[in-house]
Amino acid sequence: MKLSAKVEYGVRAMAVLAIYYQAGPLPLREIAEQEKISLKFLEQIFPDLKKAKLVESARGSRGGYMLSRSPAEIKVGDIVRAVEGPITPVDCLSEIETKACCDRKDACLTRQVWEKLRDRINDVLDEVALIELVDIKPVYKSS
Amino acid sequence: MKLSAKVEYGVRAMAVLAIYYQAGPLPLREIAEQEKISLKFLEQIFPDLKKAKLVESARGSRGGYMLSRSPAEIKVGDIVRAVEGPITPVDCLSEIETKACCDRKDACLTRQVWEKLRDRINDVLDEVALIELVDIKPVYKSS
DNA sequence: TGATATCCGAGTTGTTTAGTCGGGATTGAA
DNA sequence: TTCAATCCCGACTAAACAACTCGGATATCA
Repeated sequence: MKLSAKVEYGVRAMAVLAIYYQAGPLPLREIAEQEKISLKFLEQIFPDLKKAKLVESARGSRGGYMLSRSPAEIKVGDIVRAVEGPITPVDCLSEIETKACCDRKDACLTRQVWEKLRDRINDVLDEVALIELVDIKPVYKSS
Repeated sequence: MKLSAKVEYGVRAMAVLAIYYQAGPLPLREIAEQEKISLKFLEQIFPDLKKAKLVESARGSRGGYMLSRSPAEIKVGDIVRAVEGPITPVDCLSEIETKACCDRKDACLTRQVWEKLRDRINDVLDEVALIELVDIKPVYKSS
């Protein structure tokens, strides 16, 4: 029942981006230094965040990443699912819903617990927005 | 965010034991056949359940395992924690509470989310008792 | 043109998982 | 007393996964 380092770093990186919200693109090198995370590892995480439309990127010099929505609108759950894929406590739940995963004729007795667990995990992760992780006021562009 | 196969099998095995509650010791071979789980793998799981005092064992011929409490008193959370250890979504939470896990001076901003997550996972797993997984009535000893 | 970025895919190293295997100790029954 | 069933114990292993690392291609701005 563990989250990966990718998720942990992803959330921390997004928290940094939240602080610099609306201050233009922030390069990963900056985040890597601040959070003591390998730059190359961050480079591996951010394509997932971009695919999920949580961040936008600017290439080339003076490029970087920025949040595509306000930190109040991005939930921790969004980040977790973007980086790790959908929450599935047991493999059984990742299959097509209608299909019986267990080949026993009766419905899997334990399945209901794992479904409930999955839903509750998603709930609690969706309760917390990025802005709540950064108690200090965001830094806006000076101009 | 996955549970191990050990946990999944552990819960299923305990559900079988719940059905045969108070019907004397049930050998693992029986559970293995019913649930299509490797006997040797089950033998690896049950010492954990015993250590957590969820089951009692009877050795030798006609031996086996039985629940040490009623299926209403055993929660899924008990089984999960017995087999997998305490729930820790990130390693940070497994350290001694008082010690600052991150070496940054300010408290880890994301920690609060993971604590909340951990607590909620424990909550939901402790809401479901073993008896709720076996909708059919338990089989009591005939005598 | 050159420095700085994102982007892309492959390689590496260590850990964990999901078992298997072989045998020892204990007990109930024939 | 012997036998078979059972729990018990520790080591082993193959495959998957995690957490990076590495080398470079591509885009952009000054």
